[in-house]
Amino acid sequence: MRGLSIGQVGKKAELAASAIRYYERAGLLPKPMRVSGQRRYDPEILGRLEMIRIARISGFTVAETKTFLTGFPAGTKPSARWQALAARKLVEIEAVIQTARRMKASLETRFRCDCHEIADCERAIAAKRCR
Amino acid sequence: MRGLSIGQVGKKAELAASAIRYYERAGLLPKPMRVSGQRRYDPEILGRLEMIRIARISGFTVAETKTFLTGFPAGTKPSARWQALAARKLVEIEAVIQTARRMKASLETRFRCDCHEIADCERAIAAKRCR
DNA sequence: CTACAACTTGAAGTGCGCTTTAACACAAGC
DNA sequence: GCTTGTGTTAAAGCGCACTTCAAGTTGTAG
Repeated sequence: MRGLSIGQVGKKAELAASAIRYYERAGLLPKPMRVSGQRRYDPEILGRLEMIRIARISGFTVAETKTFLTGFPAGTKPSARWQALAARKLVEIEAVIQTARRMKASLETRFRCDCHEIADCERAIAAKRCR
Repeated sequence: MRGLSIGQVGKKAELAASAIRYYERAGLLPKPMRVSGQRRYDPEILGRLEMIRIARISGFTVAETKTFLTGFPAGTKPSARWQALAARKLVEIEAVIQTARRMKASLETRFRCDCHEIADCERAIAAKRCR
């Protein structure tokens, strides 16, 4: 068989065929050739899928990943694309970390009161005596 | 007017009326009394809503918050409820932090290559020369 | 030839935490 | 009495990243 079927690509890339079709629809993948209606991929597709995987585990959405792959003027180096998008994403990720840290601190310190019932806490909180 | 309307509670608690109704449907709030069909709240509801807010900003889902409020045997102290749920939630939050840190590291280190085009990276990645 | 696996499509489903909409009832102010 | 604001409900919508479904086609092994 000339070229890889979607199932074969899925196995090699550890992706569901449905996810590959989804990426194609989302504009992350070039339209592959077809043999009697079925997609046939050049092995190079695996490099593209790996780039997508890297973008995704780096926190980029599918839309942002599309921007990385196809949203810059031709000739813009991958490193420059990445840098541009990563700078903004870093801010978001830092915020996520901050939020998670606040959650952690809250989980560790709240409701160390001696209230016997939820209703007691409700009253105490209103009076700012619980936390 | 005897008791607070949903709008008045919303303002004090900085919550949309729709969110209060949603919490009620989700079982986080007791059914309030009604005056000609409309909800009338005892001011104590504000304590309950504050507890909910604390649970939510601590990372608990609405369902978990319901468990905290109503899912333990009567007589289980709030502190014990919190401790039980927080222990599990902490594991999740730590995982979130780890994931975010990995994203951050990835954002800062990937695609520092000299490839001129995405297609170059695709090939280089397949050969494990980009990262 | 037959069976079965793997492929195709568009549409709908999933989970979460609300918000929005539609269509209606009621209350307060003038 | 009328307008305006606030309340009521059930049901649907949103954003995200896929997955699942239904109904049909094609490829391959025996």
